[in-house]
Amino acid sequence: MNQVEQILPIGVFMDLDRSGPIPLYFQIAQRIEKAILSGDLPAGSRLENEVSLGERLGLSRPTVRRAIQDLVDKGLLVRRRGIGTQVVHGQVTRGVELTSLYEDLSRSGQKPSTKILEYKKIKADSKIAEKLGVEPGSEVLYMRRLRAADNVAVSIMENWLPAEFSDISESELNQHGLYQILRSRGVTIRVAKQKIGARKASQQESADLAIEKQASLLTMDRTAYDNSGRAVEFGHHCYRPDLYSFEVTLVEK
Amino acid sequence: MNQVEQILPIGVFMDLDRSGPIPLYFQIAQRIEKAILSGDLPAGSRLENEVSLGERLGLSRPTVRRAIQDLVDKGLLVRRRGIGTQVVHGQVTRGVELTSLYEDLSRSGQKPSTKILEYKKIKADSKIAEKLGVEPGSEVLYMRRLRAADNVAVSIMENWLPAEFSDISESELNQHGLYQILRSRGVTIRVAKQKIGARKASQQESADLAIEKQASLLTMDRTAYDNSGRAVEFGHHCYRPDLYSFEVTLVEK
DNA sequence: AAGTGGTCTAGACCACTCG
DNA sequence: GAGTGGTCTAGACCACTTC
Repeated sequence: MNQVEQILPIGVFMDLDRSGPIPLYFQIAQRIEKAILSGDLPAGSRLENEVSLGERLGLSRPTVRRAIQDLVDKGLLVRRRGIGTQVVHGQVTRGVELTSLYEDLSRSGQKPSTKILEYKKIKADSKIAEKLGVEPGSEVLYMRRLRAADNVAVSIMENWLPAEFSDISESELNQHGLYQILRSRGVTIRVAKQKIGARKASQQESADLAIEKQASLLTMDRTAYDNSGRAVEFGHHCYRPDLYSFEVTLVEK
Repeated sequence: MNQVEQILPIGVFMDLDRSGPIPLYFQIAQRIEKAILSGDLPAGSRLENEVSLGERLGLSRPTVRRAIQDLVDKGLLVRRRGIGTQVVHGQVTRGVELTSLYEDLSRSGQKPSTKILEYKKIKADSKIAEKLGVEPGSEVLYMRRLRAADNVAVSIMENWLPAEFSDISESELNQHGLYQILRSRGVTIRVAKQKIGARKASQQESADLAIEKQASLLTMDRTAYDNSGRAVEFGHHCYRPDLYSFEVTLVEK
């Protein structure tokens, strides 16, 4: 089998919308990604070079290049100078994105539900104040929630939010994920820093999650920032490791 | 305090090397990153706009823009159309990069050592064959190693490599990290897909790591691909969660 | 209206890999 | 030498935010 056979995608690029709000490079990237996922561009196959692809589509090279680069950054393509661009081997997996557990579960076809265990306004201790970038002792919203998928408890989530969000109500939290609520208020999470670890469950946690005592837990600490760079949320979450794990794709830059 | 005071970096950009092999956008990004880390550009401060920065430096806008974009992708800066570019709040943490545990430990000032527990050539079962993209039943190199930092066991690492690497010797593995060895052979890891989870330690693992029975372990499965998109390595690693954790920075694109 | 980042063009030269 | 991606230029127009 020719492992580097040259594949020339055809009129996969029909009907590009040059006037709409969707950037051209994004449309190109979408089509190529689709071709990879559908198997039209099999693993290891070579992609047409940037220049000729641009000419065929009537686009400038930087535009085509950006589309390809985005797919490289996603881990779908690999480029080598002097050689060309190839589809990476191995099945394509969606990596961790900036979504909450609630959305992860919804997307995978499970029915998420939330039970609020605690909900109160507290004074930030020094650790929380530092994470949120507020003054120690200032008021923050604290919540502790139990997240279930199809009525099986998956995660215990503790979250702290700056005072400006203290009007988020318990009833809202019962119906929607935290990130959904924030987004509906016009807050866009742009950057999140996560630390993933493991430890044994405490007695309380074992009871909440209905698992055996001393069970292993997958833990995540996360600080999320909005598009002005301000901390919006700090969370400490514990997951049942048999029901949840993190997938990450790393790309050398 | 003016949270969005406009900061104009000065001659931080002296002595740009326009003829050397280091790209200009990279040099610019380096200087700005340094200014952030050193506190010259404090959290929340605004960066000079792209156009005027380019003019002052005698660089085109796309070049300056790329430098800034790289820092946005790293989670150091945040941009808003019509507003400007700001330094993200919160202390800057280095995220997970494409390095091995060996390098992680070295960099943090610890002295890594490796003990080879098993080392043999085996026939790939269907799972390993799929991960490595080879035929089931074909020969692969298998190793099981214990990694210690300052003589304390941190991790048990199982790795499988395609036959072309079966000449990697035990003595090499005793002296260097796996990624170091691969790099010295001209293999560049370009993409890696990781799955991070947790579980209880087996009796054997408890003994190897010298931890209590039933302790929690942080686990990672990883498939790494080189710059031609071929799978180079599959690994299943277990870490002592009190000694190691993963840090990830996510950026909305 | 002024200022910002987001997109796009149409070229140029270079470094690297291969036959 | 031919083909590839990597870098860089010098503009252009647009969308969005703030005043």
